[in-house]
Amino acid sequence: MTRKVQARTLATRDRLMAAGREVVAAEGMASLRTEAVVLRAGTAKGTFFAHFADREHFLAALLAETLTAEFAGITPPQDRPGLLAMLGQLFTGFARDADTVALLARFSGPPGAGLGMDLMICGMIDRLAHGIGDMQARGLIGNRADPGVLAEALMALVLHAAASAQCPAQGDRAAVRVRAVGLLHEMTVALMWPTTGT
Amino acid sequence: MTRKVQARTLATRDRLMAAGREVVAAEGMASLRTEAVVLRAGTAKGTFFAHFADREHFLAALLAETLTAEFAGITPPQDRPGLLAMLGQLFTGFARDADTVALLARFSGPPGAGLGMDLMICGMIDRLAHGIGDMQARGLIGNRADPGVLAEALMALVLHAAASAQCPAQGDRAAVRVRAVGLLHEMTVALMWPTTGT
DNA sequence: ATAAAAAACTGACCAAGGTCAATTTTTGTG
DNA sequence: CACAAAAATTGACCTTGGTCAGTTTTTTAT
Repeated sequence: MTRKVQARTLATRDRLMAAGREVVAAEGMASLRTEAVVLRAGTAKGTFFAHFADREHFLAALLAETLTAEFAGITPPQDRPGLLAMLGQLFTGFARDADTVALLARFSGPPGAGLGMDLMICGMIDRLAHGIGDMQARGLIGNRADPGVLAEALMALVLHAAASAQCPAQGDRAAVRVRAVGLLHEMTVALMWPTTGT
Repeated sequence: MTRKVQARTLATRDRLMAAGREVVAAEGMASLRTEAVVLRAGTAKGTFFAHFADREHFLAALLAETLTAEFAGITPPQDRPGLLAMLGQLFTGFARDADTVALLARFSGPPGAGLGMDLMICGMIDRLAHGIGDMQARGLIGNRADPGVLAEALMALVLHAAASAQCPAQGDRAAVRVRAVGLLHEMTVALMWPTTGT
């Protein structure tokens, strides 16, 4: 028999998330200790792990929340510059820091694994697919491939670019970032544009 | 002053790697304990961490070794079927299990981070780029984009497909895998083929 | 050969993620 | 309301990745 979700459960979860946001804001994701979260939230450590499978899932939930809010205003692109702008916005959000990239790598792929993370990704793919479908109908881009397939491919390329931009090599961080963005641009053009042009 | 690398160092490292291979063969990567490796190798735990930054780097080194051997016979593809075959071979190696996918996600991106992993990936991208360059010269595929860029894009798509294939959702594993391969195929066609055809 | 410096190795120790039997709170039922 | 079952919570405890001051081995200089 299925029982209804207790209000207490949601309240506890919210307290943990709020505490997590505070801790992350204060000291970043990498150094977040579950102990610190639990102390702020006023719960026992066991409660934390009753709500989240492990520390990484908790961080993923926090990150999904942040990115969902950051991308809330994005609408399906209607032309080539709009498409590139949207990809750039996604890249900026994804490539924020090494922690973000690592969490995306772990939880972006498999739908259903990350709490909210998968929804955020799927939502972005949907908006991309919509825009691509519209642009195909108007002959602005090639229409030999399915919009959904192209959207998923673009998302994969954006995530790849974000990961590349976080290369820990001793090279200039900014230069690496510029290269990653340039590559993403070229890949997008090769994949989407039927003919040369902007 | 730079001193020469001691033979002892290499020997110890080899013992650790050999012990790691045995442990992985016996119980898999996910459940590998550094204690078990150290016991088999006959070293102290501190020695382990003097040779490898952490447990994950050690696993990445083991995986890189395995994949490098598995892909040793791959040569630059010379036609469309050859290209698809190579991508399929890479996919098979990458999508072996969830542990493999997780390690690839963590260490494939940033060159210089994973011991051997980055070399393996770069080597595959080089071979892809060579094949793509040849095929472009012979007019078998579109030549508007740089072979290196296309090769890196294809690698990103293969890694994405492998990650998708390891979806932990309760759906049929085989079905998920088939879908991932199909998507990869469509993406490759959209990215590489200038005109319709096989 | 001998001494000094650098590199490699050791294992006791620590930190923090994660577990679970026991306890408290809530919900559904007669 | 009373009672039983399920859900939520607790915190002592365990596991294991990772550290580091001290020791041993190797290299280099004189």
